[in-house]
Amino acid sequence: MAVRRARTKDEIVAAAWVLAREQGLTALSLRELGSRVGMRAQSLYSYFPSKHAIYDAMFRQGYEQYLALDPVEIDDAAGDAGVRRAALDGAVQFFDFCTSDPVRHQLLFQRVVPGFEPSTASYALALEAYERGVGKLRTHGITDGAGLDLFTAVITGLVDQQLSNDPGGTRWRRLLEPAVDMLLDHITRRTIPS
Amino acid sequence: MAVRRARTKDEIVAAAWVLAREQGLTALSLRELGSRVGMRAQSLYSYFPSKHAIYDAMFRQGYEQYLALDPVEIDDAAGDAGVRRAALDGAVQFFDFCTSDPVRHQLLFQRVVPGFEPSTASYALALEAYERGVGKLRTHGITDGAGLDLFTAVITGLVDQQLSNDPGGTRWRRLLEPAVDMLLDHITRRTIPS
DNA sequence: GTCTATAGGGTGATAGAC
DNA sequence: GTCTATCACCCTATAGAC
Repeated sequence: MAVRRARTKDEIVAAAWVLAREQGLTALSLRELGSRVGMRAQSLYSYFPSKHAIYDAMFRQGYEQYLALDPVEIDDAAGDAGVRRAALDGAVQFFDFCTSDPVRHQLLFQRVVPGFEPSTASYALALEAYERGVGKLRTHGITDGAGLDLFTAVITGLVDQQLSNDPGGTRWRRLLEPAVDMLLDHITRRTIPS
Repeated sequence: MAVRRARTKDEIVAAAWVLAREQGLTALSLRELGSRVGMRAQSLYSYFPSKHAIYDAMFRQGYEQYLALDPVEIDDAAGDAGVRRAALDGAVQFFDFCTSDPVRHQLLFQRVVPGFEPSTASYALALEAYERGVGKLRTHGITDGAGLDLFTAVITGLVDQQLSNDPGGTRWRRLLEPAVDMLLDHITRRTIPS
């Protein structure tokens, strides 16, 4: 039955996440992974054609998890303040998604596994996630490409600093609100020239 | 002779960088590394007590390379514009340092090698590099801790986006100047409240 | 679909001869 | 300081029995 097969694949991917979090993403091994799901390593090949295919399933699942989060609401009646609020909510959601699982962050956003590149199908999900992140800004008057690039860079920068220098803390998370304010001030050019 | 020994160690570390750039940082192997310097893998243990010690030497060397760059000059007579200019110069220098060697960036700034943590001696260099990066800002009136954290986050964010999404290009490098302006505007509170 | 067996490697690390 | 030999594993992947 195809359902049973899909369930086993899910179980394998779930065990792969656990293992990757325990030993490191690049230290994942098929022997250990097989034993976690009660199989020999070789039997995993009935479910995935290669180790990279398992990484790809993890990559896909990571983006699916992000896309499954509740979309932030935007209060159109509140005008600029509504956009500002929505931008902050979206940034917080993304920040927490990233920092709550450093290994997932490594797989999804850093090129860490030698030789691994996501399949085009999985990469399409990554693009969809990006659209979700900045699309709302774009439909609310923030159309400047450089501004959007700056926005994504600032939020991911806060994530990276938090993970690298204060894992589990809030030193950079606290800066999300001033950062979003700063970005929107800048993008909408409400700054006094010197 | 101790000099000869140090030279051999340098040669090993140099070969390790080449190998890591070719195969990926986590794919580094002692056998291959040994053969690159005309040795068996086992002989490397005369120079380094473990593989992690080699990573540590690379880590140290990476920060030494950064610290060996010419310090940016600051034109005190130019006042705010001088600080602004120096901040941008420093940011560009750091950005180019990071993006010119993605593997070095991985080792120095991301936790990618399972089980590797820099020695306290090497980590002290990392702190020194941080001081170099933000110390000038601090001595020129930008003392706000959150402001400095935001500064580092934005610059590293631009680096990460450049490396992840446009390696070899300039899509995020171009944003350094507006980003530094935005940051200094924000930190020195020259923004119109909404 | 899972197994055993195996190919054809590879890994970091240690002991001891020279 | 480098070597050979070796330990004690590990690895991904394939073939073929059941």
